[in-house]
Amino acid sequence: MAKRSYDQFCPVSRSLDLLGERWTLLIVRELLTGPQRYSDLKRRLPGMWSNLLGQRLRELEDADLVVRRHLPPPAARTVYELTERGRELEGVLLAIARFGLPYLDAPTEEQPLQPRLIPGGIAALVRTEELPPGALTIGFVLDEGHWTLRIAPAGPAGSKLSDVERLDVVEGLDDDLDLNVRTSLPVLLWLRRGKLAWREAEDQGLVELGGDPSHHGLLHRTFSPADVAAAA
Amino acid sequence: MAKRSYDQFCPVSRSLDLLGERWTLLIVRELLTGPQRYSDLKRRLPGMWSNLLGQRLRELEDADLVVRRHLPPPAARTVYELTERGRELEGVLLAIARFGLPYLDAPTEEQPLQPRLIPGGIAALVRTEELPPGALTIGFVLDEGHWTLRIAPAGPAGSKLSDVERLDVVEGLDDDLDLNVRTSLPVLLWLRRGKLAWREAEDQGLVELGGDPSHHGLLHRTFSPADVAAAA
DNA sequence: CCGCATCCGTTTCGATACTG
DNA sequence: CAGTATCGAAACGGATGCGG
Repeated sequence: MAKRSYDQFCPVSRSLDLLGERWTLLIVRELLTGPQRYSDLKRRLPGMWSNLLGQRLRELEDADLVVRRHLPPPAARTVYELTERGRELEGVLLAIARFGLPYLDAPTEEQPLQPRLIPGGIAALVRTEELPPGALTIGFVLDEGHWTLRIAPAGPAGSKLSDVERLDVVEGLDDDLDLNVRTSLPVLLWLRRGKLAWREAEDQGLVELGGDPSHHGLLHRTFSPADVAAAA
Repeated sequence: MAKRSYDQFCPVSRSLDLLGERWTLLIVRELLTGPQRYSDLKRRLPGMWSNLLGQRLRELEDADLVVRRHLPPPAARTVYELTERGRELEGVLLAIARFGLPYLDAPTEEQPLQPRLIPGGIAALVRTEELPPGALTIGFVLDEGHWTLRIAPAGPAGSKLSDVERLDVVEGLDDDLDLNVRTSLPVLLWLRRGKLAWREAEDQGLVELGGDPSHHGLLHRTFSPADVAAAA
């Protein structure tokens, strides 16, 4: 019994043959934060049932996107991690996350904000078109925790880094921050979506900026819709 | 009966709630080339049955990604086209297409090369990291037809264009080409994947380059794997 | 002919239970 | 902890039908 396929000579069809089944890309999302055990994945994907998780993991293994690794005793456990090919999916997830941002409003009781998903969310929020070519680190002091956005230099002329390669979000605050922002993730989301103006947010104390004031404009543009940034 | 949802506060989950069902992204792929009639879509998505197509189109309409437009008589027909929000999916499709390229080998009888999918394929093949900031037009004289890749200038410092915005592939050959390439799409695919070296391909007459010879190195790097390009 | 809607067998998914 | 087995429900594949 062959797996069903779109059966077209097209890179999109082929990708979707591998990734298009339900839950598959969410497993990849989880594994992008590092190797995970079966039970970790199960816990982090509520609504996904054990039998499906097992099946999907096997499919991802068959596609050489995930490997099952047995850790040596005494830590005797099995973990799943992305292969090099699997890590190439980061660009796909980033694009999907960017598209999905406008559909997010505020977390609720049923859909709480999950701290482990915040790094990916922050990376998706960045309008990289506005970034200068140099390196930059921005600290986020959110109600939900502390993260640092590390922006790598764009690269030597003639070979630039992609967005995925430039953006890295890690937990905690680096020592040598160029900028820091105190706010909450929903506020950041509203600013990025243009539902809230930076000026207003700062006046109301919803955001507080630190670091080199000459960079504040950059931050405003980076976390605003394109049209708002262009008008300002 | 509510649609099933991953029910998480996450931009990826939310996107997949809208786009994750079977066939949905392939419909978007088709609509990215312009408005289509119901029967056009049906013909271009073999294996997708009428009932599902109708259902998906309604879902896409509900999500405000597609609009149904009635053309005035005498051309009385209904066409489906992407909304502005829907066109934002181009970045998602580009990322997915890039990921899928390594899984493509050569067209077969059952999976023939579809000319209308070539523009998207060419755009996905470009390693944009290698592109210079200026404008560039490259003509492709393929066995399968003629296309022009128009690369827009990267944009004024401080507000760069994204890959999606820079790359445009149109049918036919522009008059003022900076470069032109005569080859076939499978050869281009092999070059990009590193299964074939440019040097070898040129020696064997599989590729023929025209235009400013000083740009040929750029073309070699742009359509090669990153490691091969770096070594050269 | 175009734009769907209806019907039905098959596959996949959701949910619970069970095993090494 | 790391999965597999089972079974009803939902989604999908495939074909046909019908009004404009």
